Amino acid sequence: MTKCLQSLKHFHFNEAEEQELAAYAKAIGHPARVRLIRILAGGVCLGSDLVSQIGLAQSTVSEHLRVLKEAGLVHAEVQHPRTCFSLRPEALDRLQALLQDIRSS
Amino acid sequence: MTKCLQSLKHFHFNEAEEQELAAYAKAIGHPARVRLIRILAGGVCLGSDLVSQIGLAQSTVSEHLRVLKEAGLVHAEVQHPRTCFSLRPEALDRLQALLQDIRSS
DNA sequence: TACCTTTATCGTTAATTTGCGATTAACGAT
DNA sequence: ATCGTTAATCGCAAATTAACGATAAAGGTA
Repeated sequence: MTKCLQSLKHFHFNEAEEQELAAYAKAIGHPARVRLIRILAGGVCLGSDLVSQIGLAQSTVSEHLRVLKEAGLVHAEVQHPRTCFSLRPEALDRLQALLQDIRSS
Repeated sequence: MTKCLQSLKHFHFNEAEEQELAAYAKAIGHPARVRLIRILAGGVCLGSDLVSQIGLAQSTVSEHLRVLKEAGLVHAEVQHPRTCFSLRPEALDRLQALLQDIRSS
């Protein structure tokens, strides 16, 4: 058991990246949103299909999708009256990289 | 734009794993907890050192540590009157594996 | 123009989270 | 037995999140 004396200054993992990682994690931190990501990992999907697979109210699913969009994890392309949702793999790449970095910072 | 018709049944990523991933992500989903993980990635640490590095009240830091412990991400070993906190790398391994799996489920 | 379908937004309620100061608990040392 | 130190817990207030039903918006179609 050694005391923790090291300053964090010389680590390259900075505060902005901490917040970035926290924001991604927060968005994923709900079972319904994990489920949505999982479904979208299988391919693009219309909102109505997501609603029927999730088993929550349409407004609730829409809100979860909004959170995922805001975090940059999901993309939405409207084609009235429908919207086509898809995963943004770059965001998951980035999340995985941040998660890897934090372990060796 | 294809419709989303596939059933989720034949994916090996099940509901328990969804909740497991969500729980890990939720625990990490706060900047202060990311910071704690980051500090602990540099080595074990006493609670008082964590408090002084975080810049939040002792009770607040203690609560964040409780969340991380409950999620299995952090381990605490009491040696009165101090407690020595450490990261549980297996938990991060598991999280990274779940994150990888969800993309190909 | 008047529908129809689909998604987003609003309004509300309940539950959870965050943060703090104050207190308690635990124990080693005096 | 008392004191000192450290971490956990309590009690509370404020903020945020989650969920829903109802409504609005946005276009296509009849």
